[in-house]
Amino acid sequence: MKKGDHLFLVDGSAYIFRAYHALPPLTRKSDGLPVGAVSGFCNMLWKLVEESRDTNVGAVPTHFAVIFDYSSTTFRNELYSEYKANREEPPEDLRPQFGLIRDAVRAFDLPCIEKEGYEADDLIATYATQAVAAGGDVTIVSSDKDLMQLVGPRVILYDQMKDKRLGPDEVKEKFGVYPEKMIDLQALVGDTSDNVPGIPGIGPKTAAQLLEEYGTLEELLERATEIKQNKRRENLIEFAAQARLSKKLVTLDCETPLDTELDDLYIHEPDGEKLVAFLKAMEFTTLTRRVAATLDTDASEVESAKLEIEDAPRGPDLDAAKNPASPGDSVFPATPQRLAAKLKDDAAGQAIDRSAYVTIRDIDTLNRWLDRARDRGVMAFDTETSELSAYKGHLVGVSMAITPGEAAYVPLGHVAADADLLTDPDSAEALGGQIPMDEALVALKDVLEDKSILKIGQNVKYDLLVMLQHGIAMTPIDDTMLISYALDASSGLAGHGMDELSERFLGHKPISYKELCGSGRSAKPIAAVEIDRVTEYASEDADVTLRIWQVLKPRLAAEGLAHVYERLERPLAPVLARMEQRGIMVDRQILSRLSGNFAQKQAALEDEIAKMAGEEFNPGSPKQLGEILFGKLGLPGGKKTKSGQWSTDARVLEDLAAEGHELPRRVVDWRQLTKLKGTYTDTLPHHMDENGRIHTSFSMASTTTGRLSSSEPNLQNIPVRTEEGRAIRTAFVAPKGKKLLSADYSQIELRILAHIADIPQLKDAFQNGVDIHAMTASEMFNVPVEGMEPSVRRRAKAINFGIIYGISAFGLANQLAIPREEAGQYIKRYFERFPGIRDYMDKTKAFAKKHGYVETLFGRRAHYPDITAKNPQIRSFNERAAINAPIQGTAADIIRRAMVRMEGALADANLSAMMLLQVHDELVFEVEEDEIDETIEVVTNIMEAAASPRVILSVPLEVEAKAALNWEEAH
DNA sequence: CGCTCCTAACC
DNA sequence: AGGTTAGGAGCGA
Repeated sequence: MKKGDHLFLVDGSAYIFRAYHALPPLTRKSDGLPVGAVSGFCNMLWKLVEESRDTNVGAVPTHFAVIFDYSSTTFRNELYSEYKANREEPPEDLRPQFGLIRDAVRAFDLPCIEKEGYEADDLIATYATQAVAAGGDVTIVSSDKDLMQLVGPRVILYDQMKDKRLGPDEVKEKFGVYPEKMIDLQALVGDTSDNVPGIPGIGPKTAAQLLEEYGTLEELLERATEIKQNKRRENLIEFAAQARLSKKLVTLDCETPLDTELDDLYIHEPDGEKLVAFLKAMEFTTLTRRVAATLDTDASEVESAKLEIEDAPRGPDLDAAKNPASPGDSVFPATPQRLAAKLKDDAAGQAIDRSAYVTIRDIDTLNRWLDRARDRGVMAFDTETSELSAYKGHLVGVSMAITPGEAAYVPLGHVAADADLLTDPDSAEALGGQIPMDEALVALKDVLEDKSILKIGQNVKYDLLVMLQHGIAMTPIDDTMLISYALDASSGLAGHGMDELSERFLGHKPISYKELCGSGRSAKPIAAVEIDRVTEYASEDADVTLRIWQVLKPRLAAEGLAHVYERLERPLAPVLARMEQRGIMVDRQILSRLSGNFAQKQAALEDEIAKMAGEEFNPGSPKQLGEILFGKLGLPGGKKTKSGQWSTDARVLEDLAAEGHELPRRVVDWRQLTKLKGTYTDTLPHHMDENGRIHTSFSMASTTTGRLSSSEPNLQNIPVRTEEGRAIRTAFVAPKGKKLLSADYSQIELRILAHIADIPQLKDAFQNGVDIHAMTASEMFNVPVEGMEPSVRRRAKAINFGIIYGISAFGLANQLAIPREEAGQYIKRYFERFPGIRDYMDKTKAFAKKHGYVETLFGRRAHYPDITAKNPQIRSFNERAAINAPIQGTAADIIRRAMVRMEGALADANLSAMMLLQVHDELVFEVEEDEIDETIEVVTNIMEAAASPRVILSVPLEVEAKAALNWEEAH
C-alpha cells in the first residue's frame, strides 16, 4: 500500500444485522431456507462495489476487505465479564445465514477477514492504522459509533444506507467532540447495548461539555471535585474506576495480529461467473440479472453453485401467545395464570432495538411487509396524524409490527422540516421519498379489511376513525388499551396509555410524543419531524403494542374477563368511531345570539358587583372574592377549602344570599353566565366543522366504572338544569328533513340497585310504575303518597341518590343542609325499612376487601386496592366508590350492550337513523322525519332489552324517547 | 409554560 | 356523596 491508495473496510457483522432487519424475514428460497439477510447483504455489497467503480462518486478503492466478528468472547471479557453479556443470541432464522454470507463475500472475490478473540472493530482499527501509516486513505463502511474514534484526516466513516460520510467535522457535529476524544466520551457515557458501564447520569451532551472543559477523561476524573453539580460530582468520584474500565473496553486494538497482510487486500475485478453462480443458487433473480449485465456475464450459461448449509433451516416461528407452554417449561402444567406470568416475564426480558426498525418508502417493500402480515395473520398497526384529534388529523404515516422487533414505518404525508421547498430544493430530496398516499392506501386497505388478519392497535378507535376518513373499515381488531382496561380498571394511578402499559408490562420506556415533537412553543408537527426519528417512534409504538398484546391477551381468558372485553369493549370501538365521525349539527347563530345575550347580562352584573363591593375586582377569582366578602365586608365565612382558603362555591354564596346579602347572589349569577358563555356558547363554535357539525371524542377507558367520557368538546355536560343553560341545547339541531331523537333510561341506577340488593318495595314500585321517590318518602316518614309535600319527596330523593353513591351522614347532611345527626337518623331509618340495602353494602365492602375489586352484573371489574387503607378517610372513600361501582357500572354495561346492538337492529328494520351521542343513560339519534315512530319503537326495544339474555333483571327497564327539532325539546 | 386549585357543567 | 371534563386564577421555574 502506498500514498494515494485507498482502503475500503466493510464492517460485515454490522451489515448482516442491518440487512436482516431491513427486510421481512419471510424471504426464503424455494426450499424454505431463510435468505433474507443474505439477500440484503449481497444487495448492499453489490451497490458498494458498483458505486466504487464509478469514478464520479468519490473514492475508488485499491484495497478492499469485508470484516466479521469471529465469536462473542474477546479479550474484553477478561477485563470485564459483563461485557456484551446482555447481548441476545442471534435470531434462529439468521444463524444459518452467517455461513452463506461469508460464501457471498468469497463469491464477490473479496477478502473475508475474521480472527478468533477479536471483534471486527479491532481488525478494522488495525488495518486502518496500518493503511494510514503507509500513506493511504481509508473508508470504513459502517455506522457504528464505536468506530468513530478511528476517524481522522485520512479516515472517514461511510454509512451506506443513509448515504452519509463522516469526517472529523461531522463527528464533532454529531457528538460534540472530535474523534480523538470519542474514546473518552464513550467511556463517560457507556453503552447499554454492550454493557459498558460509563458514569451514571452522564449522557452524550454532558460528556461532550465536560470534555470540552477538562480536555481528557483523566484530567476530568482527577479534578472531579471541582464540579459544581452535587450529583454529577459524586458520581464522577464514585464511578471513576468504572469509567477507566469503560475506556479500556471501548478502545479499539490497533495492533491485532493479522493473518492477511494489508497488501493482500489489493482489489481485483470480480469473477463474473463465480458470482453469478452463487447468486443464482440463492435465487436472487433481480440481482443476478444486474450483476450479469454489469460484469458482462451470460447468466443462462452459468450453473448454480452448490451450497453447504451449516445449520438446519426451520419454519416460521410461532407467536409466544399461539405456542403456549410445553412440557419442560417451568409453566407446566399450563394454567392460564402461569401462562400469563410467563408471557410477562418473557416480554420483560426482550430488549427493544429501535435501530432495527425499517422505513418503507416504496410500494414493493410495503407489499412484502403486507405479505408478511398475511402469512402471520396478525399485525400491530398504528397511525400517525397531523393533529391529536383523529377526526381532524390528516394521515402522516402508518406503522406496523409483524413479530416483536420486526416493525416498520410508512411515511405518507411528511413535509420538509423547514418547509421552504423553493429556496431549499434539497430538503424535499432529503425526505428520501414516500409512497404516494393513494397507492399505499389501496395496498393497506386489502390487509386492513381482510377478515383473516387481526389488526392490533392501542386505542384502536383512533385508528379506526382515521382510516374511516380514507374509506377503510378496519376489521377484525384487538385493542391493548381496552384489554388493559377490562383487566385493570382502577381508581389509582394505573392508566391505560401505551407508555404506561409499556413501562408496566415490558419494563421499557418508549419515545414519548413530546420527545418526538417537542411541546408548547417549540412543538412542531409530526409531519415535519425527520422521517428517521418518526420511524423509530412510530415503529416502536407498533412493536410495543404487539408485545403488550402478547402479554395481556392471554390474561383475559385466564382471569375470566374475555366476555367483558369481547362483548362490552371491543365491539363498541367501531360504533363510537362512526358516531364521532358523524358528529352532531349545531346552529352557530343560536350560540352567537346567546353569547351576546350573556355578555350583556354579565357586564351589568359586573357593574353592580363592583358598586356593592366598593371597588373593582375579579369576581372570577375565588381568592379576591373571598377577601372582599369575608375580609372587607366582614360577612360570616363558612367552609374552608383544602388549602385553607375561604370557600366561595355556589353553596356558600347561596347561603349568604338567603341571609339577605345581595352581592353573593350577583356573583352566583355572574358565575353561571360566565360558565355558560366561556365553556359553551363561546367555545362550541370553535369545534364546528365546515358542515356545522361537532365531533366529540368518546373515551372508552378513562372511568373506573365502565362509563364513557366525552371530550374535545365534552358533549356529556351540556347544560340542562337551568332555563338559561337549556337554551344552549336548542342550538343542537338536526338538518332539514330530520329530527333529533333522545332516548333515555328512566331511573336506571335505582332499578339496578333494587335488583342487585333485592329490595321488595323498590322492585314492586318499579313493576307497578309507582313514583319511586314518593314511595321511599312514604315508607320513611309514614306519610301517604297522595298529597305529599314536595319537600318530603325531595328529601327521599336525596337519600335514594345517596344510597347509590355509598351514602355517608356527612354527605347527606351537606346535600340536604341539615345537621349530621339528623342525616344519620335518616340513614338509620332507611336501613330499617330496607334492610336489604345494608346487606348489599356490607357484602360489597367485604367482597372488595377480600378481592380488591368489585364486579358489575356483567362481570366488569373495578379495582379498589386502597379499600384496606389505614387512613379512615381514604378507606371510607374507597368503600363508597366500591358500593357505587357495581350500580353505575352495570348501567354503563347495559347501555353499551344497547349501543353494540343498535346499528344492526336499525339496519334490519331498514331505518336510516344514525346514533350520534351517548350521555350515560341517554342516546341521541338523527332521524328522518318519516321514520320517527318506527325508530322510536326499535330504539326503545333494544334499550329496554339490553341486559338480556346475559342478565335477567327482576325490574323492568323503561326508556323514554322523544323526537324534536332540537335537543332541548327532544329531551 | 406547565402545574395545582377552585369552581361548575353533566349523569 | 359516586363518576366525569373544562376553564380561569395563581404560582413557580
